[in-house]
Amino acid sequence: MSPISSVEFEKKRAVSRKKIIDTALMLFGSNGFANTSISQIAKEAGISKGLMYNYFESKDDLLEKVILETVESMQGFYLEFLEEADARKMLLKMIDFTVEFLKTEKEFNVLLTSLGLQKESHPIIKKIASEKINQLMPLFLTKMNDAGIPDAENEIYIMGAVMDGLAVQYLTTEDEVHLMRVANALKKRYNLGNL
Amino acid sequence: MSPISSVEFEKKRAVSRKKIIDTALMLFGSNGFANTSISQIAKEAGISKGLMYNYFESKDDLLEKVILETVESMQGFYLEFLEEADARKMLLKMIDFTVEFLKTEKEFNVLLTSLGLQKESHPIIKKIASEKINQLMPLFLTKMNDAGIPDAENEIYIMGAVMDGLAVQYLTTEDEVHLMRVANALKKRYNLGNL
Amino acid sequence: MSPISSVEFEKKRAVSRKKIIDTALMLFGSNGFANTSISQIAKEAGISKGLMYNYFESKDDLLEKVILETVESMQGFYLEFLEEADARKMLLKMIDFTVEFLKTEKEFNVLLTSLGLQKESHPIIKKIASEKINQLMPLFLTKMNDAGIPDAENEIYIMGAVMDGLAVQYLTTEDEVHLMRVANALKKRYNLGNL
Amino acid sequence: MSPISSVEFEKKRAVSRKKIIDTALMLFGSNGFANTSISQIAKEAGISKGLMYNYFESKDDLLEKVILETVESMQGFYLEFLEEADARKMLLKMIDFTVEFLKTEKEFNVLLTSLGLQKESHPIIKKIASEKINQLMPLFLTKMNDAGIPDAENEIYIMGAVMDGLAVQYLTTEDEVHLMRVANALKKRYNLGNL
DNA sequence: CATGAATGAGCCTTCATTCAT
DNA sequence: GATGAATGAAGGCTCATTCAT
Repeated sequence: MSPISSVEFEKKRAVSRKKIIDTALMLFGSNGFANTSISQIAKEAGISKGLMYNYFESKDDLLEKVILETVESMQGFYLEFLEEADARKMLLKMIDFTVEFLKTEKEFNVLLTSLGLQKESHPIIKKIASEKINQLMPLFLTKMNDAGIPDAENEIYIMGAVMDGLAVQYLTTEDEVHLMRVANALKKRYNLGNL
Repeated sequence: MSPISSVEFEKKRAVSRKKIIDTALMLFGSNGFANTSISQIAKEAGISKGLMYNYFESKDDLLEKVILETVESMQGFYLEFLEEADARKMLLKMIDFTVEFLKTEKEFNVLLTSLGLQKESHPIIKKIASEKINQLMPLFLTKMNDAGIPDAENEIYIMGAVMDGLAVQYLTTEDEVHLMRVANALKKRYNLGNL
Repeated sequence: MSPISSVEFEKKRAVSRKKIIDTALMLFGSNGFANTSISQIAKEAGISKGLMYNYFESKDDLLEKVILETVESMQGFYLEFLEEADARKMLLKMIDFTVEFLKTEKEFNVLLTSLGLQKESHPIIKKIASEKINQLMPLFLTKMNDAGIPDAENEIYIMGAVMDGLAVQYLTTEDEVHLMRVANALKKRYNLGNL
Repeated sequence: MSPISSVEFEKKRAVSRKKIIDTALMLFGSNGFANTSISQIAKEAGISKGLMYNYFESKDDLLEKVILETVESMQGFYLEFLEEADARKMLLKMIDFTVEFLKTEKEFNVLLTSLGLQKESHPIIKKIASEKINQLMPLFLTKMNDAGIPDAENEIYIMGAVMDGLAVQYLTTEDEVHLMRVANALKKRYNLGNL
């Protein structure tokens, strides 16, 4: 009969919240945002529809939080390959990471790409996209220049396109064999095989 | 007085039909299929809601026809670069074509990509995607092998990814400067500048 | 090139009109008034939708004309058994006629019965129903009294119910065997077998 | 404060559900299924349109449930006259019951009869109709044979038709006087007056 | 904190009816 | 007369959101 401590309350809240976020990510990614209903998420997450609105202001708010928090939860992981000093090793890590990321976080990637394609996409999406360009690109460039890779800027543009192409191809076809084939082609091309 | 000739009816039909298809393509591409209502299409096309159903069986049918007929209308244009005998010239044409295609048919490309990302995408989308892989790839390979380009298969995989990456980047950011930059990087890379 | 004579016009009109009425009766009877569209009738009748409104003011008007003209076209036929002098022979004729009428004019009977059941049924329906009671019943009564049939009034009420029951049972089940069985039971009951 | 108990929810549900079923029966019976809109039912029942779909999957489902549950609610009542050992008493009860049933459950009877007349009537209707024939008829026959009523089979066919005729006449005309007249004629005919 | 009944706007679709030709 | 394109009201249904309990 003793009242549950506020700590325990917080824990329960966190668990429910995460459950909702995870379920929403899965469903948004699989079926699309518009084709996923709040009822469906609630049922799948094992909570009531009303409770959803205790955690999130609206369906749009839920989407925002889903993206924001999923991005955040991958933060450390996401850029770890940047810490690699050797440029070629970094490329290798980036390729391997991207492949892994696509395979394990398919729904998230589908969701992000889909939203990015919409004219009036959420500001968050634009922010995430611009970060990739504005933060990552310069870092790459410096590192590749330092490594004496010729025409580094051009290569980076191409590399960026390749990685995005890799993603959209895999997300569209779910063809893992093709994914690996392209990844290996890249490694060969940049002589990353023996690292 | 005299009854309308069937030719005249046909003409009227063609006009209205085209207006609907064009409007639908634009809106589907801009806002997504699910976020575009029939009312919206009708209003934008300047016709009544009901007329839609005089030409298309359902919203799904409209989507199908939009894609099918847009693809068809680009048919000749679409693969013209394949007729280029010289492999490097072909690459150049392909790049230029892709850039042009992305810029002039933005909505169509957004629509196609979005639909491709959906788990249960329309059969047409799958068909279009598979055609690209199964028909184009072998043709490229032969031509590039003939041209004595080393590691042709690898290059093709990479090229394919680059083109898709180019597309998704442009469709997402609408950044034409970036588009040209990547295109130029590609041309430089494959020494296509002087052709 | 000579203009069609007005007589021929009238003939054509009459043919088209009858075609519409017949088709409408069939469809109204089979699928119900509400479930039959003007388009369906026009297509089935082989004319254009617009032409329909050249012959009938509205769908309701068409219904009215369908009933009115179908009733009319059966008029002579309909009451011919009343002219039979002998009461028992008249009963026999009435039974046989009813059976025949149900089998050959199924749609009409279904339509009429259905409409009769609706609270706000067309005045015509009410008129037809009341005619049956107010005109036929007395005639029967006189004849049966004259024939010395005991308790004639009671018998008439029962007979009326039996005939309507026969109808609704057949129209509901389409079971011809049952129809004949009841008809024969009636004939046996009133000793009409040897006439 | 405290969450609503499931018992209370159940109670609320039952109230709303019944309100819908009752209203639907009334309107379907009065105006016909096709002429009754969900909006109309909702307005009449004092609920919102959407709530309907919280209880019934579709308009068709509602119809099915209306019929099924109305039949069920009359179950005991419905066949009680069969338990009467004496054949003539049974007939008397059946007549009285039918009259009562027609008067108190007019809408239900209208609805059932109307649906039965439709070519593609709901399976439930067919089931109900066939039950009447396949279950009731044999029971009657046995009882009347036991009672030594001559020509029992014929009489039953006639009786069945009479009862159905009684129904359709009353449902069509709403003429209670006529209903009683036919009922009394029947009682006289089978000498049921002194029971 | 939690539930799900209830709402109502908005969606896709049908169809009687009109009208330019 | 004849056609069928065009209209718009209305119908069935879904779903984000609110709220009594």
